[in-house]
Amino acid sequence: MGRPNLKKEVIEEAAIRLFATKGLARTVIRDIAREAGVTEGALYKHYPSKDAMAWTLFQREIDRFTEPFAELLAEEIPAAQRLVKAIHYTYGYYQQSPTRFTFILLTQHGFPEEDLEAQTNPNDVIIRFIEELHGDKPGDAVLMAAMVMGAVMQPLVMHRYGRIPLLTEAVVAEVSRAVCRLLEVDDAL
Amino acid sequence: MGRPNLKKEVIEEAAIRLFATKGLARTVIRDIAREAGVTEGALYKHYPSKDAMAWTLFQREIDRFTEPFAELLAEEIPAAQRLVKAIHYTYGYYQQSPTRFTFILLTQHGFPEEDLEAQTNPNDVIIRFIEELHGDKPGDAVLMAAMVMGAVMQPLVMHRYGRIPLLTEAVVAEVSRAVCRLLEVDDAL
DNA sequence: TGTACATCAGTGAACGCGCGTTCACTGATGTAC
DNA sequence: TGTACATCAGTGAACGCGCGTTCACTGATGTAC
Repeated sequence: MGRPNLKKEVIEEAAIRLFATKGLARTVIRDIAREAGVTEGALYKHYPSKDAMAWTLFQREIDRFTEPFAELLAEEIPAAQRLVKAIHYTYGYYQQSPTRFTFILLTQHGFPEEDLEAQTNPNDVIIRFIEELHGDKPGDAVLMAAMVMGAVMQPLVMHRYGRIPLLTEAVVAEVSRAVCRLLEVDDAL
Repeated sequence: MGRPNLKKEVIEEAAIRLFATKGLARTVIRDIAREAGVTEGALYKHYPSKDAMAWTLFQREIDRFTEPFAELLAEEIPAAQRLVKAIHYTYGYYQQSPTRFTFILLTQHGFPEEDLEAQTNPNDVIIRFIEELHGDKPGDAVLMAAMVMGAVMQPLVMHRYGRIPLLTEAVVAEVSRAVCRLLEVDDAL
């Protein structure tokens, strides 16, 4: 093998896939290497440690999701429409890249608390949106943002556990309507 | 030492405390033993393995929370009042036993997926409540239950991360009102 | 264009330690008589 | 009540393996002349 990083991406995809299915702690380097068709040492040509790799991938994946998400919520259209679009984007992202999304969802809880501290990107985006929406006292925006995040994410967790079999358009629409009620925004077309 | 299980409870408390702060995977037997003031072998007089202990404690703690929770949601008073009481109970439980509650919250994600399968007790209780409330098609009840769970739990997660500093009565009241809006129940006194 | 050298992604095997688990033991308490 | 024995929670030390990590190496590609 020569210079081009032939395997780096393969390793990363394998890692994300395994982290998403088995969780961070239960995934071992040997599994990742085998899944990527590579020896264990190869991993250390790209990352100094397992944790560093997981952390880097986590940041990358959360940014990849959050950037379009933030743009949607900043568009120059009525708030209700932005909200609905953002929810559709989220469920669409989950369905198109279930592994990537689940990786974010699960890995979040795998790091020691202090590393995450005020890190969760999409949360801040939602807080800003709600501050703009309500002009509330800031404390309330944080609280409402948490509720919205939970209300949107938990159905995806339940889908992973097989409790919610299909994420149809009707489901996404229902979630959208419910979140609009939660935030008291008028979702009339 | 003689027959009475002097240390069992001490070990269990130590385990729950550590699992709640460091997570299942990052807590090692030696930590638990040290925290409980006991040697590592002592643990195996009561449980066959670390995972078995964690699982047993998880079940116990989730039952301890869920039983009163289920009773509240089954009282013979208007649905809105039951819902508000259940939310107050939940936030009260979290504040009185933050360690126990956080243990449930975190440990949930620590087990291999197949063990949890359709296990999360309070979820079923909420589903039944919503089915009674709306008389909906069952699929919708599952979805709405997930949203309610997420909306109620996520603020507690954010509190743990320091994003929501105080869980005042005003906060609990706001969560209650928001969930009532979500479920379209009239929360007038 | 061809040759000599540098680079470095990936190999293959080993290392060593942190971890869950085991086990022969001790001695305080419970029980039978 | 006192004595002999059984029980078993907890000890202390060791074990062994699974895991993350290391390292001397190979050989394909890039580069300088």
